[in-house]
Amino acid sequence: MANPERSTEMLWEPQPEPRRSLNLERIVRAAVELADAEGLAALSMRRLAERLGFTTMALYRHVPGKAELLTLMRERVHGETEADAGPARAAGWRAELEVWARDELAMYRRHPWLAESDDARHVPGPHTVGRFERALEIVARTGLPPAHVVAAVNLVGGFVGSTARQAAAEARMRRRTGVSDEEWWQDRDSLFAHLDRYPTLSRLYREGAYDTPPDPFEFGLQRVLDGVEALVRYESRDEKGCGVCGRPVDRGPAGRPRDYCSPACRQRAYRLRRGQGG
Amino acid sequence: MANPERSTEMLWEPQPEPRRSLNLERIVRAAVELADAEGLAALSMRRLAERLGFTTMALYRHVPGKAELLTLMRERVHGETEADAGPARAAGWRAELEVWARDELAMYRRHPWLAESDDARHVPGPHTVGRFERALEIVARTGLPPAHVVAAVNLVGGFVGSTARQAAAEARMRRRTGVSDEEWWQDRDSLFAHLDRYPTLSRLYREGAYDTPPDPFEFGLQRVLDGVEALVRYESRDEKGCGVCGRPVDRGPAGRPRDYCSPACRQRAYRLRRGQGG
DNA sequence: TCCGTCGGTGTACGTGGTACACATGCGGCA
DNA sequence: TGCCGCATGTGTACCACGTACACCGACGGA
Repeated sequence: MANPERSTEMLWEPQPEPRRSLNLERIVRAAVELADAEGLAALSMRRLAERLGFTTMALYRHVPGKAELLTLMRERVHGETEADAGPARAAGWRAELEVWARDELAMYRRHPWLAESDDARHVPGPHTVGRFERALEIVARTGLPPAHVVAAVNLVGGFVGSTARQAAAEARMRRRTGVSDEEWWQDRDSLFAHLDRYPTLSRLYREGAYDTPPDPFEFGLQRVLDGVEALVRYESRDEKGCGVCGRPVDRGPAGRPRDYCSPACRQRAYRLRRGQGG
Repeated sequence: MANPERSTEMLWEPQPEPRRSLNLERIVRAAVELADAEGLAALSMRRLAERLGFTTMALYRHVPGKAELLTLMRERVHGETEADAGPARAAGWRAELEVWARDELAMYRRHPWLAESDDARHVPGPHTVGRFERALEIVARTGLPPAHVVAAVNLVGGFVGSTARQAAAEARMRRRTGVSDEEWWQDRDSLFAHLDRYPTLSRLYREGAYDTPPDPFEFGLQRVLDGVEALVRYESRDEKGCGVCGRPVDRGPAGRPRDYCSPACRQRAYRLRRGQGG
């Protein structure tokens, strides 16, 4: 259905448009507004045309089809804040990747339809690739092998997208029914009446597992980053430097591997521990 | 749209059906078959009725609507293999959770439409809750606080679902277009021609990042489990026992925390290290 | 005998994306 | 000035979807 060659062309070799009444720019902007306001399901070619004051088929003079329109919408919103985040480069890869992930989530929050639409095989535009590049850059500094850098970025990106998808579904349902997820589940007594036969679930519930649930994004992000960090440590296990100055340490012929490169560093680490220990 | 009360009733208090020509059982089974074979998009009430040899509206005598039909389909396939996996309980929570996750993925692979359909607010049936209970049981043994047990299970479950969703999208596209993801991307030269301006991406590509990419499920699962494991370790950091025998160790007044509870254990650890070391 | 209910049918409505034929107006050229 | 061709906008039409609604035959109990 979607035409990838046409998409690539429109994303990477945009034609300067004559200033006509109806043009690509206006269509894409209006489409984003409509999808932002009422969700992806409400974005139909008819409704969009109506909002712009044209007939449905007029849109097809500027856009090959709905699939390509969505591609352009995605690229548009990916470009929104790319310039603002001056990266706190000194903070280390983990903090930076955390910022990146939060930034992605913010984008999904501004445009919940993004999460509903990302099936696959979408031609990325300059801004979309730019965001990917930024994440690669950050993770590449861990020293992980190239394939793992890409896999790690995809993992984190996928996690954000998946979380956003669930959040978007919640919001969509709330708008359509006027009922929040929490309220909806609270109304399910006829279901809960059957759950006594599950001992662990019942016990955890009684112990308050559902009283103050952690934010799924924050919880999951920390776990995923911990997982990546563990990989980084594992991959660089043979080149671990001094625990204080980071310089390589001599490996003794046997026995416990040394943590520090010199007695001076060892002493410094001791003083640090004692200082904060108390 | 979906009627949760009706769903709950049909899932948990199923009425014994008279053996008529058309009944719920036959409808649900045929629906699962159709969706398995041709994807969720191909599952329409018309097509389903046609396949069963009845008119479209005949289905509505047995099912309130399509949403409820999907709920019944989900529950049906969640029950498929629940009995088979005798849990290797001795292996520890991580190995068991890994088995659980793989089992979930296998279900998604048998029924790719599952991943396409799971928006939210779905009333779970006995088998669906059963699977959840199993995971909770496993993770509860880590000793994590209740809210974290639930969050961890949701994280892993969400990861599996998200991976399955992408895999399902790939399969759907391949069926519809006859082109695999890999082939499709290989045809995107007109896109790649623009990617030189992204230094990290280019470098990683040159270094073979895309030559033998790790399986996203396997890679991600290990990272996520590492993350959960890190949390488990962190939560139980104050009750860490002797590195050899597991008994609690005295904490000295200052200095480096001790790893062993006694000189005997320390010596044993040393011998173990030397034995496998040099 | 009659009547209510259950199961199945047929038609119809409103929604969607978009193919196709047509109208309109403008720029370039003879 | 008159004409052509193209870009742009229009209108109608098709097919597929979920499902509301009116109808109809058959069967079981009073």
